[in-house]
Amino acid sequence: MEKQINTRQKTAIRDAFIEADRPLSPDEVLEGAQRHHPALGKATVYRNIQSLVDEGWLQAVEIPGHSTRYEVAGKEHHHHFQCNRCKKLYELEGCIPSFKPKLPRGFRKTGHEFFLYGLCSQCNH
Amino acid sequence: MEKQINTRQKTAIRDAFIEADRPLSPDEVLEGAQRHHPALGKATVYRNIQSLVDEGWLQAVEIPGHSTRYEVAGKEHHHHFQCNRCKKLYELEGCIPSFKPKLPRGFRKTGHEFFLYGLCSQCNH
DNA sequence: ATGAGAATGATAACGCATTCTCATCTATGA
DNA sequence: TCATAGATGAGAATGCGTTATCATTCTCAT
Repeated sequence: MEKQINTRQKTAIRDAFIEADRPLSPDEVLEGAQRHHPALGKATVYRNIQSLVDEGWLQAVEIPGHSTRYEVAGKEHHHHFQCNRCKKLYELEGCIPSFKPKLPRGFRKTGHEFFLYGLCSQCNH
Repeated sequence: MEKQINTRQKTAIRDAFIEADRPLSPDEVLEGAQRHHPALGKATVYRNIQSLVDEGWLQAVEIPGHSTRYEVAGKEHHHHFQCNRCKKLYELEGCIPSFKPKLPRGFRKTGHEFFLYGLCSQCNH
């Protein structure tokens, strides 16, 4: 038999990402996808996240001090905002216009990451 | 008896930071401090890092995808460069002049972090 | 409907960074 | 010099995120 590409569980996991519209941790995926498929197990979440990364539908987002989150791949270059209170990660539009940091002699830059911190709309009132 | 503030081990650990002049992981501290005090154990490294953080001499630096590093506290606002190959973290001078990212409605910004990636002088040739 | 292959879910196991345990060593005041 | 509280070092133990195991369930071509 061929590899199954659309089980109920995998669909529930994809829907969780689409509905959240922000990068999710495996636990957040579990919580979100269980609203569609309550019996979902965390091993299946990890397996399907890996599968979706392999397919190119998801990509990993590493952030300081917390475990890896995953977001739908293929978006334009962007950065992230993390809420200090609820720790949820959000996508930000755009990037720094033209930033030329002074590098030590002999260093070569290949990329950058940028994070904003603060309070999200739910936690800021 | 009072708390001992200057054991051979703690001095070796402080010296490791001063000599490296960049943020260090506990393992890097162990390696660097063992050049001064070969019998140094890793538990002592962890204990003294914590002690130096409590004293305000060190501060934690969290970075994406790697364990926490520590740097000498009290420096001016700055950011970091991580080498893609050797994974060493370096300090960069200065910051982004004036960056006003577009935040979603209701969000409030309290801080930011910035990371450059590339190759350090030892790995770039 | 059947059966082979694939996916699932519960749980055990893993890797890793970090912390704890405890016997030993060290530094300082008496 | 001695006594004592603190610090150390080796290794065990912990916590957490992730992966492996394996019996069961599901899917789909026949």
